[in-house]
Amino acid sequence: MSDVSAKRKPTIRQIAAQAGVSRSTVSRVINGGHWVSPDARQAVEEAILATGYTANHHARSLATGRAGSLAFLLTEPQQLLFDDPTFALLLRGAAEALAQRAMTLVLLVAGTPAERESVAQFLSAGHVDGVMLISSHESDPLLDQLIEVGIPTVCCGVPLGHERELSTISVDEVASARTMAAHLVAQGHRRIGMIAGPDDTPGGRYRLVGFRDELGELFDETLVEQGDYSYESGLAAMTRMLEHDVDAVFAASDRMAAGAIAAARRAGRRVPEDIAIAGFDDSGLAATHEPPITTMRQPWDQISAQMVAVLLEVIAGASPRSVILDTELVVRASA
Amino acid sequence: MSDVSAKRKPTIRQIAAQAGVSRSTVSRVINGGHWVSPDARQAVEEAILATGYTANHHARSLATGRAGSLAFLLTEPQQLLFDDPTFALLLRGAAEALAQRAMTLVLLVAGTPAERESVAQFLSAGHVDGVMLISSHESDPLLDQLIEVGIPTVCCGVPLGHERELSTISVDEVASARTMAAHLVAQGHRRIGMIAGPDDTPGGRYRLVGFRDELGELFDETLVEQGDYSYESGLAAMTRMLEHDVDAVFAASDRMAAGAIAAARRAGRRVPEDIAIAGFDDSGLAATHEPPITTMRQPWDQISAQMVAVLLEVIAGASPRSVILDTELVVRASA
DNA sequence: CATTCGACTGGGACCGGTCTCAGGTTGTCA
DNA sequence: TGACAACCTGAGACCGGTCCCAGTCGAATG
Repeated sequence: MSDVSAKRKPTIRQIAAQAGVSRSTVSRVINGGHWVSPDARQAVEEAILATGYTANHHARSLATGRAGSLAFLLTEPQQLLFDDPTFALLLRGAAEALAQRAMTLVLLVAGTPAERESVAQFLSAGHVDGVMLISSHESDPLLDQLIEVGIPTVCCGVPLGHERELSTISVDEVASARTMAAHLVAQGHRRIGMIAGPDDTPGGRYRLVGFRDELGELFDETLVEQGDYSYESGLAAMTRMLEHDVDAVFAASDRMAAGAIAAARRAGRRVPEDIAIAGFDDSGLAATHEPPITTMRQPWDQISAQMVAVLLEVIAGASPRSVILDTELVVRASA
Repeated sequence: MSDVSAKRKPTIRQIAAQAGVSRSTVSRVINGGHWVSPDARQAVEEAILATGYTANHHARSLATGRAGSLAFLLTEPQQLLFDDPTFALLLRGAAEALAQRAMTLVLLVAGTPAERESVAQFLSAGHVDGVMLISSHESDPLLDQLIEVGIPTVCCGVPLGHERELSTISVDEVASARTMAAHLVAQGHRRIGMIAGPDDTPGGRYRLVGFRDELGELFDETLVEQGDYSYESGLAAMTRMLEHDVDAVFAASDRMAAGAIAAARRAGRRVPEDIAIAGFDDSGLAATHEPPITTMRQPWDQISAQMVAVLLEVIAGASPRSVILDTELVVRASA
């Protein structure tokens, strides 16, 4: 009489009844099947197959205290990541890595102060098991909040000021910048400028360090401009740089390199004939830009995979740790 | 004795105790505060403020049956959306719209068959309240699954073959294509080709329809190539198209337009002097490309906002409905 | 004065899992 | 033969909320 409307999703009790065992046994089967007799296990598995049973995530989370999800937290102000192609690569990689582990990815955006506040509250409420933090700035209060809340966190790029407290997946910024600088020198350039990123980001600070180290005596302080990784800032920086004598420029992001190329063109310079311009990231933009941009490739797939792996370790109780990955020089037409 | 370790998050019972009321009353205050005396409400609010209490989402979901989250479902095969800048815009807009409603966004990727299977299971398990489906192909089995499961869904772009069953947020593809075609004609072009998208996507099919309608006698079947919205396909299509006499090309995506520009350049043609090339989407790429790409702007912010709004309506019980938004011609240098 | 109504409150069942624990078999070893 | 371990099982408490319902109280109504 009441079974007629077999609409509702089956619960663990129904599976238990159908398999002729207790809820506990069904639960054991679901979670690895240890200490379950072959007979019982088979009965349960058949019942699950027959009904298409799926455990209710919310109930499970309530009971275990584990959320079964990780947050992908973006902190850049609106327009910057808005059209940053790199974060999409990270996002996708992370989503796939999580799906393989039957976990879900929750996207969190903490741009405005109001958003940051509600995100902090959300995280401290324990709605997710851990956080993948994308692109942080030094002295970002969110970093302190994350540490205070004590939620497992892994950063993409060294979190300046909190290097020891949080896990990090990053590339060797200094070495990468040296590689690119060496490439430009090897191409015969001598007046080499750099469009650095913000000094409060690891990519802004350490790529400049590597660049300076490698250039040595060739380094010229007047040929350093700063941008914010965006196309517009690259364009503006390059416009200023062109007032000096310069024959090659290393931009700390592909987008800034694209902006720099545009600025050079507007000034009547040809790229790379009159001036070589290189980028950083190897975001999709680099290969398809006109001309294709010489850049340092960041291993996005490895970064996202490692972020998930390390974060899960930390959630499981491990201490924070850092992973440094290799970059690769990709020579295209622009430099 | 046991209160010493005041580490754990406060529960609704503790708030109730602290405020001197029952759990029920606290629950009422949290959910709108109807039928609660001013005194009780104030006591509860003070207790919440003092403890920093936040409701446990999982417990709430378990009790209410509502998940409090929406899925953002990507279905394109790997490399296509991989570097598609447009989906990032949608994603961000959706995330913000949801955050304002205290809901969360879960990112789901259904590229491989295995992923599609687990995604379908995930959705039918009711782990989210609704689905925002991005870029679907006709006869995609996922569409049937969504409909069968009966989960509230809103599509970005008309879901070919299921126009009536699912809610849709889209732009007027035909009118948009006509606008662009008219622009090219007005520029004096007569031999106008089109690089269309896949015929099983609304943008592939209807942009071609509008293009053909507008051109009328100028339309030449031999000047139509098909791509898959990617840079590479645009490049290949343009390479073929250059075998014919053509003085303008309308590509159904900015990425294909970029590819087409590259192909034209390789063939020694100048853009736009020798051949005009226009795109579609106004993804970030269009403005910063060299030359900047003339394109039809899709109102990404409106699209994402409407997706969330309509989806919530449907979840609340409304019938599926469709919203058609306006596009805007953005004239830049390429055409 | 009895009745009814509306505002307000708390008790307890319930959502669907997990997990601890006590207990029952069976087999092995002293 | 008894002790003990290893394997297997189910009962019931518990996670932290929501919500139905019964019940109280004061004011308005008849």
